[in-house]
Order: sequence, then structure tokens, then C-alpha cells
Amino acid sequence: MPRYNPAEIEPRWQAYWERNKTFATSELPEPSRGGKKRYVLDMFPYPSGDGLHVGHPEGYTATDIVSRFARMRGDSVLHPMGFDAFGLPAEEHAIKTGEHPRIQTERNIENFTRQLKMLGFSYDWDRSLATTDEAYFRWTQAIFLVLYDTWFDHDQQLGRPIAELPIPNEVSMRGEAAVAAYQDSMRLAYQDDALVNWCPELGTVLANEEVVDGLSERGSHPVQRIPLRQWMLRITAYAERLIDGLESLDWAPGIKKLQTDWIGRSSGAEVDFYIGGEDSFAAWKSLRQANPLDDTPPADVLRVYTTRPDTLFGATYMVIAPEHPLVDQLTAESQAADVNAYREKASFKSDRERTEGDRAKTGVFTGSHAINPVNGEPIPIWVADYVLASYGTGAIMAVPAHDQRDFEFATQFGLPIVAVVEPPADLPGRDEVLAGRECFVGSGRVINSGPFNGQESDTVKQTITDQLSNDGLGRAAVNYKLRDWLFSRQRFWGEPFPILHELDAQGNPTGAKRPVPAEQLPVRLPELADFKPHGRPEPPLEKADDAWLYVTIDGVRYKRETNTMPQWAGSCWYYLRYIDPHNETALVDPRKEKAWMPVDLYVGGAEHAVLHLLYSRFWHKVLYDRGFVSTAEPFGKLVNQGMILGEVEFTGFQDQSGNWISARDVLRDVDGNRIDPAGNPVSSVTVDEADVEKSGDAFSLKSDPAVRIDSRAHKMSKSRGNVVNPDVVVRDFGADSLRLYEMFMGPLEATKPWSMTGVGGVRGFLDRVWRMIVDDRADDVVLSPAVVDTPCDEEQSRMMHLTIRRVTEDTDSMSFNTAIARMMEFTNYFTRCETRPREAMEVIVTLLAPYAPHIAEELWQCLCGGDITAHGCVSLRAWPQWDEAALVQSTIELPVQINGKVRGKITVAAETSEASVIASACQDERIAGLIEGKRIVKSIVVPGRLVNLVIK
RNA sequence: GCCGGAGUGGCGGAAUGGCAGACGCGCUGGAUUCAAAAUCCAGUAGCCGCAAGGCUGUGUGGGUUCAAGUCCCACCUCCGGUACCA
Repeated sequence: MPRYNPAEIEPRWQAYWERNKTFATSELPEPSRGGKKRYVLDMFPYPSGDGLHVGHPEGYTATDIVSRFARMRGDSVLHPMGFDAFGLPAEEHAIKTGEHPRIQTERNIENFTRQLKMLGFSYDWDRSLATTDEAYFRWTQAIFLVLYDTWFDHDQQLGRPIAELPIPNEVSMRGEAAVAAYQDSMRLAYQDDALVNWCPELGTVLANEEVVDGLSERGSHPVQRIPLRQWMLRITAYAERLIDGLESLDWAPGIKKLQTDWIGRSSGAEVDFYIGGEDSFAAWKSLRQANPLDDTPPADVLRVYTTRPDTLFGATYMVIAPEHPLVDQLTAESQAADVNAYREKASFKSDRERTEGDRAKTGVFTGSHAINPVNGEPIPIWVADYVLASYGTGAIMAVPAHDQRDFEFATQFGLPIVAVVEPPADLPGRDEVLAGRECFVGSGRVINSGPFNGQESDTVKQTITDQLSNDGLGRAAVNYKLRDWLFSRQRFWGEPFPILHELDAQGNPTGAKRPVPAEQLPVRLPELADFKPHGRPEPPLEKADDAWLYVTIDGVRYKRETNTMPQWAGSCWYYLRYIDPHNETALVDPRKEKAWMPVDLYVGGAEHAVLHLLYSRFWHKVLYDRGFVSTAEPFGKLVNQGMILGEVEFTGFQDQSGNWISARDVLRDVDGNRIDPAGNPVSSVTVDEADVEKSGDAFSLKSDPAVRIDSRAHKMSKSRGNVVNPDVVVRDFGADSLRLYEMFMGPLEATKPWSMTGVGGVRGFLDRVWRMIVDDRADDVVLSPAVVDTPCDEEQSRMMHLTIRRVTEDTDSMSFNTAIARMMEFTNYFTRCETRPREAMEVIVTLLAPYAPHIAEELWQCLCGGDITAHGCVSLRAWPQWDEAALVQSTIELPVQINGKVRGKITVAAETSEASVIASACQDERIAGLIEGKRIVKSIVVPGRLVNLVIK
């Protein structure tokens, strides 16, 4: 009784593929095969201790189908897999247990590999890598040194070697140390003070994701923000190119927009406001005319950035961030106490806290004034935390009439509001705006603006900027929301920085640095006795012994950098290493890189839409500028798979005494707890599907239809207990069923709920395919007697060719769900046929091969009589071609509409002319009756589709 | 608030402006069976009707068109992201 038994056939075929290296990729694409090169890439996983989640195989199955399909069409396919293996969980495990994170990481990688192989993915496993491999992170460190050795030439918009950096005379005059310092200040990798999350109670620095509402995630201890010397990467230099590069990419428009918004380019003007007093304003102005704007503002001005230079005449006050360097200088004695108190309060708030809550504006007057350069008016300077120190110049001119935030602030503190842009005449509330009682942020005709009155604000933007520029008072400027990338972590389990800090005779750092010589890479992690935090805010590598920590080169003593790189580092370039994973002399052989890059298809979760994809594009562009790679962008086509939710759950609500409350009446209080309209707490109860029925557009209790029940699929989570484990699915249904179900659920990019009965459904399909071909009453796997060597009849042939066509087209467009539906139709049709021609059976097995490869191999062998040496395996078989001629039908059925409603059907020869189609439509008995006595106003024939008669 | 995405049977979903609901789940009936499982066959949007057939129907309201799930305008709901970037 050879029933379809995936538990037996799947491991057997996996072993066959592995033994025969069926999916090994050649070093270079093979043009002899006639196809294209295809680089099909998955976002590699973090190998967590929980193992694979059903969300992983969704994208992996999609890319596997694409890869297998491409191979069968003769393409050279590079389809690798690896592991993003540095990460916090392994380090936390190490702190708890003392086990080296490498041991746990390797165990997890082994488990992930087992699970991935169990699903039959056609990866070239010889190319597998982990970011934690020393042979891999050696090159991560090497790339860091490239960043360190590169400065950004803004004129050429190009990253160039630091040796080519022009040194200004006044710098070179001050000697070598000054030159080195100048170079350091221009590198793409540089050091700066940045705030870290220091938790004194835990004695460790925490990552942002380990801090929740200002408390540590573990133990809920207070977390302080303290400045620490950090490595930064100058990604902002590439902001413009990162925006421009998006245009050429085949990515979903939504993702491109997300990246563009994240980079957040805005253009406007920088304007200097004089803070030296009204008496000397005129003198200052004429002096500035002779000496145009310098990059660093002189001490007698407050420089602001604005996107609305057209509203300069409406600036009625100014605001500087609490951290602005001029706060002390600008604070009058009488205000000092208030300003200091305010500043101190602001310093305790994290960026997050500042923006959370009711967002009521706070601020305090400094006691001093600046002079508006366009009209000479003195205006007050305030300190307020709604202005961020890290954006623009950290100071703004406030135009309350035309900026919502300024308006709120001005209203709160009673500052003057002057409208300078006239809203369109038909705008409701126009008079309120002109009276300064409402805010208008649009463009319009400029008023109250001296010489500019009457012009359109969009033109004024330009002319006023030009004039400021001519007068040396301002200049056009561009700003980005994107900040430089904080690149160091105070962690053990990450790549060490290949940087040495020079020490003087006393053992103190001189400030000079040198890269670890290339031939000494990798810098390995030191052996530590334990992984417990040492209780100081410095990195844990400070615990390393002196042999690791100190290095002497050419008689100079150095201390190693003890920060480590963030998890993002390894994932920034792994796609390059797959091309040449064992190269010991280069990160990738340029010849191979040129042959395989760019990635043709990249599939992964949308949660990486911004950071990972932006960071790796940035690294890639630097490598491109420095000649290591040949393409300006790494990922040609990007697809984000949707999230898979848990099974749909029905939830009802009850009060304290167990009475049902309709879901419609359940509210949430300020803390997010469920309450009834009277404010009493409500508890949620899971309701069985059988006790629920649909009423209207919602579900309600069968026993009491007035009680509404919530019906929803939730995100899978351990705490909710709705996580589906792929091991269990494979055990109960087989890997082919899991693969097929994940693709059949719906479009790849959609969010969709899991359903175990749905898995049973596709398993049923595979069972039917099996029985269509195999004689399930015989003792061995032999062909069903219905499978015959005679060719298809006309209808069977049409079905076969139609299926080839639809499956080919749907697979090509990654519409896997409909491709599977087509194969189901084929199977339903041929199962009903008394005889099933072998040619059709060979076709369906071949079409199924990328989707359900194990059963396809097994059935292929059955069709071939088990002679694998003669017939090979189906995974490497040529994809079938369809014959258009076989699709043509001699007669077709056409629906006949009257006034757009289907009223009948006619059968006509395929080649019938429009006139005779209309004639036979009118002759149809039913149609004739309906049009009798009416006039046909118009008749439309859509060839092959329908006929529509418009009658009166 | 703002920015995305989505609203189609009991459920997941399908549909180049051209027969709405392919395919699958579930459900109902039948065949097979001593019985069950498995399998096979038929049916399955709602309403009216014995039937033939008719009417209504793709979140809501308008519009364009011979024809709208699909295009345009306004709105509602849900999901995801984001948070004062001057």
C-alpha cells in the first residue's frame, strides 16, 4: 500500500541532493547553459535558541521556488544561506551560565541548519557562513578599515582615500599632530562623544531595545544617559546618494518612500541673527556684506535653519535647544536661575520622554534678544525643548503664524503672532489667520514683508535666500533627519574594532590612533574567565588580560579599542561574501563579484525596510567608491514578505461576576486596560468557534446574539501561546505540505493568519497528485493503471498546455498562490479522466518540482521506472514549454449582456466576425424574447469575452 | 496627528475596466463500508420561487462608462510604521 508518505521520501531525497551536490553553484555563472545569471538571496536569520519560526520559511520557500524555477530554465543560480550570529541573547545567556556565547551560537546554527535542510531548500551549503566566523569577520574588520581610510569629497560626491584629502595650510602649519587630527575629523569612521544607556544597578551599558520607558528591561532599574566616547560612521555624507540611488531600484514604492522619509532631506536657508545689540547692528550688517558666511558661525550671531525663508518677516521670537552652546552666553543674569533649572530638567529626559505625553510646550525666556536681519527688529530668544540640538543648527526663528509648533508655543506664552502669508481667499478661517488667531502653513501671497509684499511665497523663498546670500547674512542650506550612525557597542559578543590607541610613557592615551595592519587581521575576541559585567560603563573587553589589551609596534605601545561593532555590521556585506566565501586574500574576488552582482532578488521581512537596507547600501557605496565592487547598488529587486499571524481566535468579554459583555461595549482606560462603559474591569475569555455565529458584519454568541465577540488573528508570540513550530508541521504533514501551504495562504507580501486545516488542505492536494500517478493498491511504488502511453486528446492537451502557461507566468510574477491553484485544477481534471497520458503526468510533476520538490522527485522516478541514471532527477530537468496552438478552441461560449446584465449564452466558432456574433446573439431564443419590441441602440463585442446589447 | 497598506461568501483568498467569488478550508447531501476513517460524487453569497427564473450584492455615499471589486471624488473602519526634524 504505497500511500504518499513524506516522512519516508523527504529525508531520502534530501540525502540524495546533498550526496550529489545537486545544487552546488559553479564559481562563475555558466554562459554555456544559455540562461542568465540569477542571484537569489534571503535575509539571513539570527539563529535564536527557539529555532525556526513559520515566518522564516515563507520567504525562504519563495526564493527557493524562484531558484529552482530559474535553474530548470537554464539560468545559473546563486542561492546561498548563512547566519547573522552575533547578538544580545547569546551574550545574555553567557552572562547567566558562563558558557561562551560561541558555544551556544554554534549549537543554534546547527539546529537552524537541520531545520532548513529538513524543508528541502536548494541552497549551496558549501557557501554557508556565519558573521561570527573569524574567517568572515576578518573582512568585516577590513571593511571597517576602508571606512576609516575614507573621507567624503562633497564636491565630487565621492568617497576617497584619506591620503588624497587636501590639508588646509593653516592646519599643516601646526604640524603632524594637527594634520592627523584634521584627517581624523574627516574620516567616514570617527570618534565622538555620544550618550549611552548606563544602568548603575546592573553595572552595564544597555542597548536601546533593552531600555523600556527609562528603565532596564531586566529588573526595571533606572537607566541614565551618560556621554561616552563612541565610534560613528558618517552615513550622512552619503544621504544624497542614498536618496538618488533608490530611483533605479525595483523595490515597492512604499519601502522607497520609507527610506526617503527616514533620510528626511529638506532644503531652506541658514540665516544669521545678530546678538550683539541694536546699536551696533548697522555696523555688523555692513561688515558682513564684505565677509560672507563662514561654516562655523561667529560668536556674535545666532544661526538658524529654516525651510521657510519666505516667512522671515513673521519671525517674532527665537528658540534655542537646551543643549545649544550659546545658552550661557545668551542668558541674562535675571533669568539664569530659571534657565538653569529648565535646562537641568530637560537633561534628565530622554529624547523619547521629551516627545511623549501631552506634548504641551515648555520653555523659558533667556532675557536676551536677537535682531532680525531683514527688518532690524529685536526679538526675544527663548530656550525650549521642542527644538532639538541635533537637527539643523539647534536654533530656530519662530514664525507662529505659519508653523504649528511655534503657534502652540506662542499661544501658551503670549508671544506676538504676525501673519506674513495670505491664505487663499476661499480658505475657511482665513480672517482668523490674518488676525493671528490661527496658524496657516500653506503658501500664498506674501504680506507685511516690506519689499516682498504681493509676491507669491514660493518665489519669495528663492529671492529672499539670494538676497541674504548677497548680503552675507545667510545662504541656501540642506538638512537631513538622518544622523550619523552610532557604530560601537559596549558588548562582548561582537566584532572587535581593528584600531589601536597610542599610549604615552605613563600609559595614557595620546589621542593618536593606528589601524591594525591588514596582515594581522582578524583581531579575535579575547578569552575571558566569565562574561559578567565589571560594573563600569566601559566595554566588557576592558576585562581582557594585558596580553590581548596591549600591543607594541615599532617600539610604540598601544592599547586595543575595546568597544565592539553592532550586530548590523556583519549583515552589511554578507551578500558579497557568498560569492567567494573561502577567499583568504580578498573580501571577494573582483572577477566573481562582477559576474554575480547585483543581487537579482532579495526577500525578507519588512522590519528591515529602513535600517539594514540603508546601512548595507551605505557600505556598498563606500566599497563602490573605493573600487571593491562594481555596482552602485547591491539589491536590484526587493520583496518584503508579509507577517504570518497565529490562528484566528474568538474572544468574548465578561464582567467580574462572569456576565457577558458585548465587545462593542468594551473600552480601554488610559492604561490600556479593558473596562465596561461604567469603568469596571473586564476580563477576556477565549470562545470556541462552534459557539459563535456571524450576525451582520460581526460575530456574536450563538446562545445570546446580542453579545458581540471579537474575531482576530494575533501576532505569534510565546506569551500568547499561538506559535506554530515548523518541526511539528513537518512531522504531521511533511515539508512539501508546509512549503505549499505557506505559498498558498495568499500573496507573499500580505499579512495572513495561519490555519492548520489549511495545511491539511494542501496535503490533500499532494495526496491526490500521488494517487493520480501511483497505484495505491499495489505493494510497490508503481504507476497507476490509468497512466497510459497514448498522447493527450484535444481537451487534455489544452488543459496541459494551459497549465504550463499559467504556472510559468504565475511563478515568474511570484504569484505562487495562484500557480498552486492552477496545478490543483489540473489535478482535479485529470483525476476524473479514465486515462491519464504519461506526457501530461510528466508535465505536472515537473511544474510541481519547484514547489514540492520531494514528492516531485519521487513521482518522477516512478514515471521513469526508477532509472535515475538514465533520467536524472526532476530538479535539474528542463522546464516545459507550452504550445499556443494547443490552447486555441474551435468554438467558444460567449455571455450575452443586455444593458450590462448577463441574460444568456451563445456558442460560436472562435473566428466569428463581430456582425455574425451580434446576429447569433439576437437569434438566441431568450435574447430574442427580451429585445422584442425594443430598439438596439448600441452593440459591443469584446472579442472572445462577451457581447453587450444596449436596448431602449 | 502624519505616512503606508487593506476592506470581496462562514474562513483564507481569485478576478489585463468585460460572466464577481477561481483554488482551498469549512459545511450539507449522496456513494462506498457491518461500522468508522480514508476516498469518490454533487451542492454551497443572500433573498424570493416547486421550478424556469428574478432581485440584491465586493466597507459607506456620490461620479465616469455600453460595462466598475477594478477608474475619479468624499467619507468610515481595521492593520502596520512614525512621533515636535523648523
